[in-house]
Amino acid sequence: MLRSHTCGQLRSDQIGQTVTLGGWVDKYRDHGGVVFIDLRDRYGITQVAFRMEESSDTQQLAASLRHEDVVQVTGEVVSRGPENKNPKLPTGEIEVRASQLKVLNKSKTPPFEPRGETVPNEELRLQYRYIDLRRPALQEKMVLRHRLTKIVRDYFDALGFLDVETPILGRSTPEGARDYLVPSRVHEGAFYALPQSPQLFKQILMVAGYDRYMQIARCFRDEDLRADRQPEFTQIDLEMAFVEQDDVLGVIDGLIAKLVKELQGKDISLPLPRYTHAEVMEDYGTDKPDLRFEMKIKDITDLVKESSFGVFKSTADAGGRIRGLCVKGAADKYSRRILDNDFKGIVGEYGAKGLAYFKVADGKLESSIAKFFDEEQQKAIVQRMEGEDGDLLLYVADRDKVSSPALAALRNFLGKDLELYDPREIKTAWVLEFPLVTWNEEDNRWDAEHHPFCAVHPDDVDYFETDPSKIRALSYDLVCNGYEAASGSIRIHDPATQQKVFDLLKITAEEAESRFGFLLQALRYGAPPHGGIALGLDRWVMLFAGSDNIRDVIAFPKTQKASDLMNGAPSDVDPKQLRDLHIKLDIPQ
RNA sequence: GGGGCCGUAGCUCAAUCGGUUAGAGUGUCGGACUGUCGAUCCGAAGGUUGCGGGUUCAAGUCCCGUCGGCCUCGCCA
Repeated sequence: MLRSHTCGQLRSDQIGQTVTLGGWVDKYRDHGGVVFIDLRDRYGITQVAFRMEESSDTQQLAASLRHEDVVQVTGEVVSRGPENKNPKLPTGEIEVRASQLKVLNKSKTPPFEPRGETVPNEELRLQYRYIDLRRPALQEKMVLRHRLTKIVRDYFDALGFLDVETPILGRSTPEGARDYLVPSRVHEGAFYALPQSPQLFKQILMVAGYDRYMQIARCFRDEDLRADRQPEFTQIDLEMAFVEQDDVLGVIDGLIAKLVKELQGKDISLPLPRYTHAEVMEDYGTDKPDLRFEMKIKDITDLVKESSFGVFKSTADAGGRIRGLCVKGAADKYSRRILDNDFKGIVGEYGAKGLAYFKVADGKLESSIAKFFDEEQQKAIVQRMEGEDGDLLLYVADRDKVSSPALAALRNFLGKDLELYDPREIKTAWVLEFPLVTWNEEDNRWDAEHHPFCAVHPDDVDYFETDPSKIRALSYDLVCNGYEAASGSIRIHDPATQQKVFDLLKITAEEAESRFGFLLQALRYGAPPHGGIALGLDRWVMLFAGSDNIRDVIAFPKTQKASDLMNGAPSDVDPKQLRDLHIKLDIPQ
C-alpha cells in the first residue's frame, strides 16, 4: 500500500504515529519557511505542514505543488495546539509534519477546482467529469446511491428474492419507446434491441418457477431526455408469483419504509396512502401528484355555467369544465403582469387559452371579470373553493385533457414558488386502478396505458364489449414528490385473457406471435398468477439526495442530446465496421 | 419536430441607449514571507465576446443562420 491512512481518518488518538498519506493537493499555502498543503481524498482533508527546519529539500519541493497534484506524504501526526486547530475539519485537531514528499503525478492546471465555491457550468463539468466527481457534493450522491442500492439488495435478499440477470442484447418490439438497435454481424441485416425493461423475461422467470425475482437492471429508451430522464437508466425490477396486488404493494411499502428509516432516520406509517387514478386526476390533474402540499383542483362548472361570462359559459356548453385552484394568502403575492404573462404562459404550454383569476375579499370576488358574476354566484364560488379573504383563485376553462395538465403544472409551480413544502421531505403514495387502455385519436384505436400484459380488474370484464375506457387494470404506480417513482401490475397469466386484450388493442394473432410469441408460448406451459413492479433507481436516489436533476446521481450521464461530453459518444465508426455489418449510411442533407 | 433561456479571460461574472484601449474576483506565472487554513503582500501574462453572415459611421450589445448546454411540449407500452 502506498498509504497507511486515508485523509479523513486521523484524530488526536494518532498523535505521535508516523503515517503515510496519499491524495490530491486541494489547497496550498506557502509561507516561505513553512508550506501548508490540504491533502484530499474521498474520505476527507488532512493538513500537511512542510517546515524548512525539518527538511529543507522537502519543504522546497512542497512549494512547487499545485492544485490536484497527486502526492504521497510521510510524517508524524502532531497536535496543532489550541490556537491553530481548525474546527471546520474533522481532522482539524492534528496535522501531519511531513518528513518525506513524493510527487506521484503532477496535474495540469485543472479547468476548475473541486473545492471551488462556485460550481462551473454543467457542460464543463460533464466534459471533465473525473474532476467534477471529485467534488464532495457529487461524491456524497455517489455514496448515497451505493447505500440505497445496498439496502435494496439486502431487503429483497432477506425476503427470499433471487437476483437473476436478463439479456442486454434482446429482441426489438415495435410497441412502447423507440429501441436502441445493435446490428448483428453474424445475421446479415438483423438487429438486436437493448431492453427497455426486462418485462417479458421476468414474467418468463415466473413461468420457470423462480417465484421471487429481483434485479437492478439497466434499461434503454431512445426518447428525448428530461431533467428526470436519461436514455439509459436503472430500474429496481422485481416480479412475484402466487401473489395479488396487495402482496406486491406490501413488499414495496416495506422497502420504502426501510429506505426512509435508514437514509433519513425517519419513521413513516404504513401502509402508504392509496388513491385511485380517477381520484388523483380529479384532485390534482395528473397521475403523479406532488402530495407534499394540498391545494386540490376544484370544479365550479355548475356554479358559473349560467353566468354572463362568455368564456366560462361557452366552455361549459361545449362539454368542458371550469376548474381551478385556491392559493392561500396569495391575493397580493403576484402582480397582474405576472398573472397575465408568467402564469398564463405556464398553462398556455398545455394548450390553455387563458387563465382567469380573482382575489377573495369580504367573502366575494375581486377582479376585472368579477362583474360577470352576481353576488350569489361569487359567494358560492368562494365557498366551493374553501376560499378566505386574501386568497387567490385561478381558473382554466377547457376540456379536461387541456385543463388537467395545465392546472397540475400551475399547482407544481405554486408549491415550489410559495415554498409550501420541505424540499427534503419524501412523500409517497400509491395510485391504483389505472385505465387498461386509452383512446388514441390519431390512430383511431385503443392503446395500452401500461403494457399489453396487465391483468384486468375482475369487476370490469364486461366493459370489453360495452366501453373499454371503463376497464380498470390491476396496475399501480408509486408516486413520490410529483415523480412517477415506480410502476407495475398484476399480469395476465392465461392465454385466453391475453388474447382478449390483444383483440382490443387490434394486435392480430400473427403480430402477437411475431412480437411476443415466446411469452405467449411460455404462458401455455403452466404459468402461475404473477405480478411485479419496477422502481426507478436513479429517481429514488435523486429524491433522497434532494436534487431535481437525475444527472447529479449518475456518475457518467448524457446530455439532452444524448451525448457523452467526456468520451464523445456517440461517434462515427470506421467504414470497415459498417462493411462488416452490411450497413450503408443514408443521411439527409 | 415545436417553444423558451443561455454562450464574454482557465473559471465565475460585469460592460448604461449600439459609442474611446472589453473590466473585476479567482485561478495561472514570477517574487516576498516560519503557523496558515478563502493566507497575505508586490508584480506580470491572459480575449477571434461559440461560429458564419447581415444592418450600421460604429456591434459583446440589433437581425438572420448555425453549433453547443439547460428547461419544456410532443414523445417516454
